[in-house]
This record gives sequence, structure tokens and C-alpha cells, in this order.
Amino acid sequence: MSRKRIRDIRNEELIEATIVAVHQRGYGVVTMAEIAKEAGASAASINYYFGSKEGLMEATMLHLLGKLRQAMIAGYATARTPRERLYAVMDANFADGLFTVPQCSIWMQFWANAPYSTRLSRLHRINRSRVRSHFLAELRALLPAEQVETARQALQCYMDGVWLQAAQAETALKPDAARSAAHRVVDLVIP
Amino acid sequence: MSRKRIRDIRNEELIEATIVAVHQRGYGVVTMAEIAKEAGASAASINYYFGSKEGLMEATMLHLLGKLRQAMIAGYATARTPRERLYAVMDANFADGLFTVPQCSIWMQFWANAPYSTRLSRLHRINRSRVRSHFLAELRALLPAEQVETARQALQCYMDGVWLQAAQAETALKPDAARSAAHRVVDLVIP
DNA sequence: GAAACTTGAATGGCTGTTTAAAAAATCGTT
DNA sequence: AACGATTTTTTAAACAGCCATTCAAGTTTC
Repeated sequence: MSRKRIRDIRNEELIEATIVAVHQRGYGVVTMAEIAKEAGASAASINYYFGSKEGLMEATMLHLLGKLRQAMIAGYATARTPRERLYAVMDANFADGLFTVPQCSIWMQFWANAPYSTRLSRLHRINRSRVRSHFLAELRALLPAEQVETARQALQCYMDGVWLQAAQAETALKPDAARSAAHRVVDLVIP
Repeated sequence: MSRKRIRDIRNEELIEATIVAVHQRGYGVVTMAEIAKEAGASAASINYYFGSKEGLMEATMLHLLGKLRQAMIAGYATARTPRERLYAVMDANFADGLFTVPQCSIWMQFWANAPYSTRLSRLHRINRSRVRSHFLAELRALLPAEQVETARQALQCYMDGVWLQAAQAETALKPDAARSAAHRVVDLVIP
């Protein structure tokens, strides 16, 4: 029982430290020693838990992907109409616990580096196609078939772009403002 | 006369090689030796011309920024109405010579790394505020004041998002398709 | 006492930059 | 045109530093 628990505690601590350290120093530049220091541990112990630096990065992204997925199913639970479900897909990306500068920052670094790591690009592919199919499912109920793909691209690009800007923000983000702005964009696309 | 020319030729060759090499290997991982090999030169000669790796990166981004600026003033030349000028701002980002996978890729890597380099973040700030003011100038002529900022954010986020996706594309891009898609988005925002 | 956990130190490899010396280009003079 | 002098360009090799990973030897937990 406690065998598992210690490992899980360390995992979370190290992943949180990774998010902070990557945000502060940059994905390509951050060192194991810096992440370890942020977590109050040693570089060697990170390898003990995650095997390698790439393993740590993969676990960190897996963690963030999980949070995103969880936020989305939580939103789906209360949504009744296709439009509400479309709101829910957008809202998940701007959820309070997700839409923070460090997390948007690390997400962008993930995007930038995914093409150069087979393990990361796998995660990237999975997540993107999941978001994509959620969008398509709701849009098909709201728009004529020939407009669906254009609308999806517009909304998904908007979402990505907001994160990209958020990653560069110098002050704290306002998730609720981002959500209502996103709703306005949805209403623009689907009158 | 020819003193200047050789230096300019090498500069361009090395910058082109940088774009290719960074696209292939990633900003944070690419080495001077790899860039040099791509250009058919030696790592030492890059330092001779650019002083350092960071200097090379700054020069490369300056080059891309210049191309973007040039594309935009070229578009402005033929635009007559505010709406046409708004199209022109979008079109510049999707110009034939600019909207390619390697260049979108390096641009994203630039975004991701700008916060960690004072020289890059300076360029980033300059470019962003320039695009922003272009957007605002045209939108103010087309929308009531209280809608301008929302529309600007929607359009600029869309643009950024398209580039982000383009950087991940596995096949060649279609700049004209991107331009007409962008026009549709503009028409959506400004009826 | 065994298993799980932690870490300081060693390892091996790789990187950007400098240096010094050679090669190439340019120029002034004849 | 030719040629020596001077400047510009090139690079191989050396340098200095850093980093992920490993490992052996401890410490903690059960």
C-alpha cells in the first residue's frame, strides 16, 4: 500500500517541479539538476523514478493531457445541447486549473518539441485527434456538412492561438474572461 | 564594393541553412556543426560572421521579420478599403514565400524560446506590437469601438493558431487555401 | 533484515567558442 | 598584366565547460 503511495507522491512532486522549471528556463535549456533543485531532490532520484529526462517529460505531458481530458468530461456531464457541449470543449481548455501561464508555456514548448521526439509526438497525435473529433461531433449537429471543417479549423486555431499568447503573458491569466471570449467566438461562428 | 557582397552572400546562405537545420533538428537541439554542414561551411566561420549562436538566431529571425514586413507593405499597396487592408494583413502571414512548413516551424520555435533570450524577446515584442497596431487601425474603421479588441484578439489568435498547426504539417502547405480560409474568418467576424 | 529510496561522485560524451595559421581575395603599384 | 602587400575569409585543432546517466554506498521504511 505505502509502497505505491511514496512513488506516487514523488511522481507528482517531480512533475510539478518540472512544469515550474521548464516554464522558468525553457524546455531545451532546463537541466535535470535545476528540476531536481525545484523539487528539493537530486537529479539521480529523477532517473530512479522516470528512467530518463525524456521519460520525465513524457510523464509530465501525460499528466497535463489527463487534466485536460478530465476537465472535458466534467464539462460534458452538465451540457445538454450540442452548443453547450461545444462550449464545454472550449471551456475545458480554459479551465481554472489549466489555463495558467506556466502550463500554457510548457504546452507550447511541448508543441515545439514534439516533432523531434517519438514519445512526445505520439502523445501529441493522440491528443490532437481527440480534440478534433470532439469538435467535429458537435459541429456536425449545428452546421451543414460543407461548413463543418472550416468552422472546426477556425475554432481549433483560435484555441491554439490563445494558448500561444497566454504562454507569453507577463501577468496572471483570467480563465473566466478567456471562457467568455471563447463563447463569443463560438457564437460568431455558429449564429 | 565586393567587400560587402561576399559577406552578404555568406549571411544569406548561413541564414537559409539555419532555417533548414532548425526545422529538421529543433531549436534547442541543433548544433553549430549541423548548421555549418547544411551550409557547406564550418562552425568557426559562422562565429566569424555572426559572433555567436545567439547572434545567428537573431539574424535569422530578423531576416524572417523583414520578409513579413515586406509582404505586408506589398499587400497594402493595392488595398483601397479598410476591409481590403485587413485582408492584406492576413494575407501577408500566408504569403507564398512565407507560409511554408520550415518557416512556420522555425517561427514557432522562435515563439517558444523568445522568453529566454533578451535579444529574441526584443524582436518578438517589436513584431507583435506592429501586427497588433495594423489590426487595430483597420478594425476601428469597420467596427464599433467596444467590439474592436475582441475582434482583434480573435483574428490574431486565429493567425497564430494556423501557423502553429502549419508547423506540424507533414505535407506541403497551400498558401492560397490558407488565404481564402482566412478571408472567410474575417468575413465571419466583420459581417 | 529486506526492500525501497536517496545521493555524491564518477563517467563519458558532446557543445560553443577561441586561436592560430593557412588560403583566398583585393588592392596599389609598376 | 603582373606581383608583392594587405586585408578578408576559412578551418582544424584545442579549450573549457556542461550535462544526462550510472553506480556504489549509504539512509529510511516496513
